[in-house]
Amino acid sequence: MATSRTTKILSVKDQIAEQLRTDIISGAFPPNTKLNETELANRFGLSRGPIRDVILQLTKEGLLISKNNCGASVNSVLDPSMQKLMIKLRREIEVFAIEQINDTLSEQEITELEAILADLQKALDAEDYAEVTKIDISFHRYLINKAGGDELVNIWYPYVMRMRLNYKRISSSSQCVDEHSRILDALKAGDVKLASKAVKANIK
Amino acid sequence: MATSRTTKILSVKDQIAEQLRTDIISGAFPPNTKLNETELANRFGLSRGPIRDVILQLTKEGLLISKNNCGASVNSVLDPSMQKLMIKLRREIEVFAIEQINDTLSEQEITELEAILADLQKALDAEDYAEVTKIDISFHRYLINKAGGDELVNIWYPYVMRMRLNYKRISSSSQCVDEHSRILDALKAGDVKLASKAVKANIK
DNA sequence: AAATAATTTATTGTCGACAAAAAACAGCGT
DNA sequence: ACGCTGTTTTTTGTCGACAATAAATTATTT
Repeated sequence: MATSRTTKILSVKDQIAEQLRTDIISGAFPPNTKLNETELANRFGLSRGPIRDVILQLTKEGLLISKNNCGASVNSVLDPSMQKLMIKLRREIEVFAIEQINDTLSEQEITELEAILADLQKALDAEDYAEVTKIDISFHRYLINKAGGDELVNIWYPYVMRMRLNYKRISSSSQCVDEHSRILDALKAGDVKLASKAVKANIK
Repeated sequence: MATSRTTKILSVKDQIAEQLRTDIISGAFPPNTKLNETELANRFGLSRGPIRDVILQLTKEGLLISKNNCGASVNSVLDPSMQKLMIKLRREIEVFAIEQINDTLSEQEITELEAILADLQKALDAEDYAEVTKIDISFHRYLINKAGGDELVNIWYPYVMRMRLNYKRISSSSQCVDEHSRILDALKAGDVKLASKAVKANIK
């Protein structure tokens, strides 16, 4: 049969988390916005239980900040020194991933990565920048996951979220796809050094 | 009035999390142990709600691993390459903290850090190694928190937990306190270079 | 008897209601 | 008018019950 695209099944909580992340990163929920559990429960048509779970999760990811008995609100930007640290750490994780992957990418995997980049180009053409951000992240996540599984994704993700929260810059169209292409090309060529350089150039 | 020791108020969930972390790190819950929500709820005398929150939290910290509809179990050790990465990243965070702190420690803060080291010595003398681990961590956390607040503690903590999970070595009595004393002494002297070196030597 | 299918049991996910805490408000005195 | 105090309202934390899913057991067929 024809190779069908992997459709990922997401739990209810994951879908809500995804939606809230988008709201926050897109700026629909600016920093210091207080999240009301009941309100969110109504919005998604379920009870407060799952909502609370998601809030806890996003808090651990650094997008929200919550105090006991006082609810959660959208976190604000980091001061420059912390920002620098986060970039440095994220770069190290991604370079580590590149080194782990080295020459282990299968044809199948390369095809999937290329499909992601094609989607990225489409989103850029449509000027759907929230979608661009999501796809951008999914490209990196694919590599991180390949290298270190959920374990590595879990420690990597908070850095990405915090960086996105800090400056929601919209990378210029051509540059964005190019940067990722360079990473993939270097990986295909088995050039770890070049791939690492390309990754570092993309994380900023 | 006399300077009274800061007694920290912990939420119910934080106390349970603390207890479970101890259970896991001490080896009472070996890797792959499945955690039963109802069982835990009974043990702590409360309902499943708060327990679920704690499980989610420890999952984000990397101590537990949970699958949808299948519950959570204690995570297993990392492969060596990931282990090396984690050590490297944790060192960078702690060196960053040292650099941030530089000469900003107040008399009060130095006193508190010395009190922590005194407690550490006491726990070592009592051969209460679970307590030793906790105090060891609290020393580091104090510095991390001073440098970057909860924000930094949140990204730092998972590394500590994972490292503790990997090798539950019991540092030899004298060495443990000495290593931390060296860090504190260097900080008191305002010698960032030396303090960084001491921190790196302690993280392994 | 072994393997598969159906049934039962156990465990997690979700919900609505209540308790406790915080925030908002009103009343009082200075 | 301002600040404090007590009350009301809102919001979060907790609970027990039910629904849905996974695991275990029993029954059935080959």
